[in-house]
Amino acid sequence: MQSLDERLRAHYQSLSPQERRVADFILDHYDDLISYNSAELARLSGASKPTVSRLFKRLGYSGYKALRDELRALRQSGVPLADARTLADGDTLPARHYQQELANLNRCLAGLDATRLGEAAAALATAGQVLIIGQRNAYPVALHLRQQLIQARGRVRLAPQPGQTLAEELVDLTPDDVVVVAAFRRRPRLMAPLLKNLKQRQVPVLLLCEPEARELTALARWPFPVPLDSLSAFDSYAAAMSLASLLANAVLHQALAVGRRRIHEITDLYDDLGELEKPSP
Amino acid sequence: MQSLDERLRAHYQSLSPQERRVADFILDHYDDLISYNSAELARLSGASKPTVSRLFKRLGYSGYKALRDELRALRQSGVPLADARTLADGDTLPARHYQQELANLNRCLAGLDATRLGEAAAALATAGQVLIIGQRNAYPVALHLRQQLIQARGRVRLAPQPGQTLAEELVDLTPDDVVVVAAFRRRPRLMAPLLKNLKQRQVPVLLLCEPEARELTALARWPFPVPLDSLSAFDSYAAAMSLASLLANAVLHQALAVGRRRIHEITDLYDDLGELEKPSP
DNA sequence: GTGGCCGTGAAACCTTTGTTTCAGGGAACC
DNA sequence: GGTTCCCTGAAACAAAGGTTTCACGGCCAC
Repeated sequence: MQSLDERLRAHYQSLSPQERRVADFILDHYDDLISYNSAELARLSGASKPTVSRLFKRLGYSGYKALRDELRALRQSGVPLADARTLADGDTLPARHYQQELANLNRCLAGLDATRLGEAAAALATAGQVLIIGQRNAYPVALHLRQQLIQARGRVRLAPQPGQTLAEELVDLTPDDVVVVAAFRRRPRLMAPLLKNLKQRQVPVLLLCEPEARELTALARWPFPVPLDSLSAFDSYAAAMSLASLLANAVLHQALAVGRRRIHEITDLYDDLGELEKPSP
Repeated sequence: MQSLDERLRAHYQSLSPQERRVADFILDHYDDLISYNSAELARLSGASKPTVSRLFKRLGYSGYKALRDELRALRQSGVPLADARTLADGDTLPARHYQQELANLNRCLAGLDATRLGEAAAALATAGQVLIIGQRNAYPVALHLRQQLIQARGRVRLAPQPGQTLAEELVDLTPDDVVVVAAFRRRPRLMAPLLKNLKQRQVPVLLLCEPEARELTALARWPFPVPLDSLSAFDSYAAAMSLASLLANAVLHQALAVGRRRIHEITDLYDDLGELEKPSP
């Protein structure tokens, strides 16, 4: 007696295109499957009711009801769906790594109150320009944040550009702008002077750095401590990326809330993202 | 607009005996409610279908369907998970974002068994050369992974380099090498052909992509599904970075375990990292 | 082109679910 | 006892859900 996902994987290769479509939908919504009936499944996956019916026959079920019964039995016999039990007990490398990441994320996001985040997001949304500074190991995070932010608002620059010195990039900053500084462990030494300079010129700074760097957090308008701890030599930037995503999404919604100006562009963005999500027809 | 349990409690006193029986059953099986339909509810609670129907009318629902919709919406927007206690009570943006990240991380790392990870890490450690491919939104992840891996072993290239086509970078690959492909949602279309080509030439591929991209996972030697789901338009690459860190650390330890050759370099690395950790005296 | 094969959904079909109607019956009050 | 009230489920009904049939169309082979 196999379970649904086993059967799906076993038969996946031999399924027809539409059946595969349904199978994909099921695998993508496995946890919620119990709440759908066959007709909804057809509607949501974009296939017809007959196709859904045939799929389950092909997988070896007598009918949709048999599947429901299986799912329910599975659910009641305590399958841990989306929580940590699957990993918590093990002492494998992935399990311990997972534990560490949970701790990092918690520390990063628990110390974060919504109003401070909102304030920073509002500033990012309304700033004249946004300059993101990230060097060495912070560079991928900075790059990523820029990729996201540039879609929520215009005029987001990344510094230093190759062939430019940082100083050149900073000259035209005003208190109406916002600078995002990503500076994690093993950062260049010029970070502290840089922050001091910006502070003196009253350019507001959003700072991402590890929580231990207290000499920097004092120098920024909105410091966001990001724990990087990992089990071994190499730090994990998961929490940093998580925060980047949170920020970008918050800015997007601020932009929606604040100005009507970019709404068209933003709805375009949504369409665009939706469209691109299924790249191959 | 109230939720079901609020309504139940508010009306409980004024319910008739049979209705109360149904209400009790609902409150006892609240989490599983979504999987029952109205007829089952009647059977299991020991009332008749009309009684169930009347109960929901009395609670202010237009019909059973309205209730289903409410339950489903509730389920999708933030199920309180097990270990979220520090944040779970709030319904702020950071709290919900945190919940989503937990789910992503769990899904990313729960499907990961230590042996498969070990195999991939061993291959990365012993490969003749490692080529990392990541474009667009995968580029920051690829860049980060390269920064980490290059410290655990030599000959880790990133492609495509500016001004180079991908084809040029691929010509000299052999089955002794390993290619890491990072290709997330909205990836370039050439990814599938690329993977096919590498497979045909028996170059082993470690693939990072979102779990929905089943057309790609079938083409890689070691597929690692990485969920990117976030609350809003922009994906979160936290799990991707987490996996990168895990991989890099695993490779480092493989390198330590496998060959004595690089041990000096690696202890140097450790010293180096330790030294740099406190940059200012 | 012709024939065969297969995937597909419209439509027809039974089945089950969900709601409404209605008659029985118990309790309370006159 | 009679009246009224309301709870209750059987039965009838309407409305979905689920399955089967069938014709269309694309595809490959010959």
